[in-house]
Amino acid sequence: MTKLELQKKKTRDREATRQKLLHAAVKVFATQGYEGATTRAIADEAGVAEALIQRYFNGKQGLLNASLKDFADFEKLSCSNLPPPVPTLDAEWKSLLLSAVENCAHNKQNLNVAMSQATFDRNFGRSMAKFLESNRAPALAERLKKHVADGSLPANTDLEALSHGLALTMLGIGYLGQVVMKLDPKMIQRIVTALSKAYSSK
Amino acid sequence: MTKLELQKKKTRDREATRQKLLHAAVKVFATQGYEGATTRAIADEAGVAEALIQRYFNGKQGLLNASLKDFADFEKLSCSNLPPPVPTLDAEWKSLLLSAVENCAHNKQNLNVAMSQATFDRNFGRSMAKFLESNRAPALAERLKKHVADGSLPANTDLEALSHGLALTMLGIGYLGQVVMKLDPKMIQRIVTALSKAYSSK
Amino acid sequence: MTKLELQKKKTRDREATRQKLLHAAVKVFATQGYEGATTRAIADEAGVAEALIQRYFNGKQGLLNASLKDFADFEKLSCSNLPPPVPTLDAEWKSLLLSAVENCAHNKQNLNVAMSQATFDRNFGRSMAKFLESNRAPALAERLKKHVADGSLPANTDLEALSHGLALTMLGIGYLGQVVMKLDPKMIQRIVTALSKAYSSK
Amino acid sequence: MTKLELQKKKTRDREATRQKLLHAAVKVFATQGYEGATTRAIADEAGVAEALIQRYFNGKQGLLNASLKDFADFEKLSCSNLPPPVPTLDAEWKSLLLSAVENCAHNKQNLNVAMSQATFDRNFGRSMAKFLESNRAPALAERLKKHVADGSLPANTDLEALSHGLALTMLGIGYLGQVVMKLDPKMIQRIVTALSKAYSSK
DNA sequence: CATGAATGAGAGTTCATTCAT
DNA sequence: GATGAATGAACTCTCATTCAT
Repeated sequence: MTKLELQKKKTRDREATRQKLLHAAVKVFATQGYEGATTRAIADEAGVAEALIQRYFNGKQGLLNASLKDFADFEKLSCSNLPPPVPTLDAEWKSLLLSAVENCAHNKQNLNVAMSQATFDRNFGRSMAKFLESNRAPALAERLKKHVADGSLPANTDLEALSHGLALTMLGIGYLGQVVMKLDPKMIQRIVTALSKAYSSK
Repeated sequence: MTKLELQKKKTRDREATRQKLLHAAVKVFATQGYEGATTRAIADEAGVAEALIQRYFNGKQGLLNASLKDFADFEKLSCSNLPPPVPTLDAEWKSLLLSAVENCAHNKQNLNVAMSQATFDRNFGRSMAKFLESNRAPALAERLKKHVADGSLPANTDLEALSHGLALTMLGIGYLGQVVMKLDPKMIQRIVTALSKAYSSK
Repeated sequence: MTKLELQKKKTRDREATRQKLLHAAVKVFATQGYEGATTRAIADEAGVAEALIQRYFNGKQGLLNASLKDFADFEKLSCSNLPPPVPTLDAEWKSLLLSAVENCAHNKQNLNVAMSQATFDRNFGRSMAKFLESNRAPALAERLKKHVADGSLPANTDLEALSHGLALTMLGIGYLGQVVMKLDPKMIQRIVTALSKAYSSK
Repeated sequence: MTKLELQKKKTRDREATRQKLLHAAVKVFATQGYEGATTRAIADEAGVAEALIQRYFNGKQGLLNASLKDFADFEKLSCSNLPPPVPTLDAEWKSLLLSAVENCAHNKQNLNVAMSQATFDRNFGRSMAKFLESNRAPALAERLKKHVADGSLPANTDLEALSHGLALTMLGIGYLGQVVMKLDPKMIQRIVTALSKAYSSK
């Protein structure tokens, strides 16, 4: 057994315990909501003592903040990890929608926590908007630029608005359709295809 | 005042109190969430005694159910109240998106309550999906049909999927963009315009 | 049964419940100290639900404040209820010490609460001093004045200081000796007599 | 360094740590009270790990016992360290009161801990009384004896009671007046002088 | 031996609900 | 029928103590 493995087996490992709590928190917040979640349930899920929530996160609210931070980090990452560019507009549109579907599925717990927070906390809603405006939309606009250049989109296209619209469509399908309403995955695929095709219709 | 009139007045008062509570509940549930809302806050908002929640709605949960019923009724109504048809596809698209923006703005409290419920209650999420599939999407498909007929949309268009996609886009912009993220109304307009245009680009 | 008696028997009587809690609190604070007392113990002692402490006193701290207010009221009263004046200095001294012993015995729970609070809360200690300076000592000085006039006390007696000293002696015997150390009542009497005599010795 | 020296050093360190904890405990108990003090606060004040309280004192209660022992030792010492005798009764009285003021000021933390303990622990209150009766009062009586002999005090003076009264007066001024109420030091001096003079008035 | 991670019991408080008036 | 006093369960958080390292 290597030293690293031994390290991993320690029963008193600050960071490991912190992570156990954080993951449990995201899971419980995602399914019960912040107010509906109890610290007891989170601690049980993590398999550690409830008191450690105070020790490591300064209470339930701190645990929520840490969860939201997690989400923000993931979102930032997903902006720089867009799928590779493709030549035609409808293929691009499809590829981006599909990656959103993928991302939302993968990150659905964090999404639930964040969206719920955005719903009930004015400030968080606004900071989510800011992120959309400063990060997500610009990254998408960058992708769509060349389709204006090659004439697939009109020269006077409002790229900023279009990329916002695309981002919201991504969330509409990936989050509302897939995560919240739990639409059949096949239907999700058909929706993505249908929308993409509609964009290339003459 | 006759005995009958007295009876009627009483009934009216009962109903008035019930409505006061229901409206207060929607407001408080919408801003605090179900778990975050207290029966005390709701009663205060309604200006009546807390105990009446038990009497009239059989408790907090009953009040939520009544609130959700309210939302469902509104949604059903909005399906039969779509804006008048317009000849071109992009105008149709724009008109539908705009009506969604309008609807969501008018109904944002109920939307918050319902979306939050859908997030944390598997069954409610599914019933929302069912409504989308059985009511909303068919109503939209009906609208798009003629644009297939006139060639604006390809003959092999998956109308069912496209109308689902449109419905989710409407929610993405009207609810997530407008209500949750509180995007600037001007930006919302630009988004609607940009998306609509993109769908008619050659 | 008179209406008043019926009133007293009400099982839901705001003021009566408040008083039950307040008395229980003084008793428990007096025997366990503020920190040592639990709201559960106080509620049990009062025979009512713990939650009423929040309702009526805004929490444990509020209950303490109410208890201290009780004490302050009693103290104010006791200043205006000094024993009747007597002609000789040693009789006066004895009478005042005896009344202090009596008062402290009667009010020992409140005294415990207040003294403990004074010990650990700088501000309360100071406000107790202020009370001594502004109320208690002046009241005693008033009593001693005539003994300066009749020559029992020297003309240049520092009456302000002497009355402070008397007040502290009263507390030393009545509170520390009697309440805290629980000296034998007979010994308390002997102490009072001995001290009084010493003041008239030639 | 020899093994023996190492051993000695270790012992010194052990003892030093114990003392650090003990002093920290007295300080924290004195300002927060026993129940209000947390082992964490004490350990922080001492600059050592919380767990050492268990090791060295067998828990928080043991730390309190050790603190009280400290106080008892000091008290015993102070009985044999009375100020030098003086010829006149009023000078004696003043000298003893002044020494009490001095002692209380020096020992105020221990006094706070002990008095608080006496207030809430019947047994400790009684053992304080026992100490008063067996040590403090006899020591004072010894001092006052000669003033009976020289006629400053009546022949039939109840010396035992008078010395008890003096001891309580000393605490009344030195502890209650000075430590608890934090009376102005100048006022304390005036009180001592006024009381002493009152004892020599004809 | 000292550390600090971990624990469990219990603290004060909140809240939906019940019930006497 | 409406009120608000009363309740008990459950919540978050604190703290003395235990124990692996």
